[in-house]
Amino acid sequence: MRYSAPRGTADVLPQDSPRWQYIENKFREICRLYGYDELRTPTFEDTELFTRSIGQHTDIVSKEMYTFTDRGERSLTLRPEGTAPVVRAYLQHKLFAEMPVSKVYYITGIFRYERPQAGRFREHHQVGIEAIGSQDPAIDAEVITLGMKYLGSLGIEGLTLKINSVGCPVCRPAYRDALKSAVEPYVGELCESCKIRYEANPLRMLDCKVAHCRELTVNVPNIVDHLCDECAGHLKSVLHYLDMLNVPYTLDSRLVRGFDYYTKTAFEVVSGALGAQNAVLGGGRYDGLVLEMGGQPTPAVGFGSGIERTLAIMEAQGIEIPVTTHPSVFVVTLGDRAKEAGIKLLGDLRNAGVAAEIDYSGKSMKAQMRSADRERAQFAVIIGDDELDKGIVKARNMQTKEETEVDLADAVERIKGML
RNA sequence: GCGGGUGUAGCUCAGGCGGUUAGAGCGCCAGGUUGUGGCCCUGGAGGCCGUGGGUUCGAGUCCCAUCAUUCGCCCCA
Repeated sequence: MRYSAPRGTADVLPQDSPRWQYIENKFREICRLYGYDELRTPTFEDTELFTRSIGQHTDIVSKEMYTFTDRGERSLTLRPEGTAPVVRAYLQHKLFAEMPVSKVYYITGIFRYERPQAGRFREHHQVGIEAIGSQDPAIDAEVITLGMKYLGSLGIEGLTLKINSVGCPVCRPAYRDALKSAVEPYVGELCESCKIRYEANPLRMLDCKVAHCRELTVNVPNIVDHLCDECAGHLKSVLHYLDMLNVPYTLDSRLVRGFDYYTKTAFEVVSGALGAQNAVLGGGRYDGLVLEMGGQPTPAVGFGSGIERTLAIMEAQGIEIPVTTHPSVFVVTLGDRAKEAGIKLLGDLRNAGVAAEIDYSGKSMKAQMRSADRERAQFAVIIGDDELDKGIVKARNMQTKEETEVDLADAVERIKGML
């Protein structure tokens, strides 16, 4: 064991990849249903794309990006989040000219230089969607609903959808000031992190997990009461649509998200089945981002959801996935002549669309049968000298133990008929 | 970037105060009729005891470092 995968990364082994495929397939299915098409962007982008969009003073930009210089002296960065590349592609290819609203999804790796712990890695994978071009609160509801339906389709239970509005450039500054004034008398009692937040990003004090900080801020002004008319109306409509679509939620006025570009709707889906990192899906509206990145003012909303965390919940809840990787037929041969015939039959079966396997390690018949059993083949097709002389093969049903002799000449059709 | 736990077989883990050839279960391989799987029985392979230093007559066991992993903080999915 000389080499191992880099810290915070993991292999998805053959025994686990069906789970990943299951999740990805469910997600694609839901996206198709809701009219979202896949958009694939490069694994790395110009560094500036992320520093401008995510915000210079966020944790991601200040200490978590995988940034490198290529041989042409360009500064590039491995994608640390999914939204900025989508917006870049949207602008670069002028997708706004094709349809009033661009609805896209992605399934991709995300890279952040973090200290690994439960549910947190240096490379993780997200499924996500972005709807760019509409300010209609109904599309916020659509995005959220799609996310909940997706997680629900996996059989996950016990999820809580938390939703809030973080305001907009019109009302947020005033709220920020009101918040700071209210907290001012107690600044000295706040935890060290919150003292920094008080100056740098006051809203983040609201979701501090330190009990004393929560007590100090319990009677602080509520952001929902300080929204401008537009933001308040937007939030109200989003909640209305969610009610209408039967999507349960919890209004959480302390929910704040880390990226600078969020406006109005912010939401997060948390699960009690996870550890400290309990958010499995998170997103919101980012009406200022397209403009910030050089486009026309364009409203947008989206979410990202971690595949590893989703898998962790499914495992914690004992959710099984349908297994489809079993071969239909395991070809068992005895002797050199039979091996010839077996390889030929194996090829014919596969050409006819029948999943078929054979042993390549020269095992005894008993061991070949064991392999057939272990791989859960429906039939073991046995070929030996006796059968060859009679021009037949034996098809053994592994469950009923019933053995049927079939002519070698039309074996493929006969076996197909038995499956 | 900061704090705590843990590194022994493919996997899950035992290995009282340092003491000879490091164990178990599961898994794997092979036998139990020279042509038949699951259950059972028997046998076998497989370990630089994470790595590097140190203490000691002697280290899987004690000390230091390092790497990995794990649980937290920060932040996020």
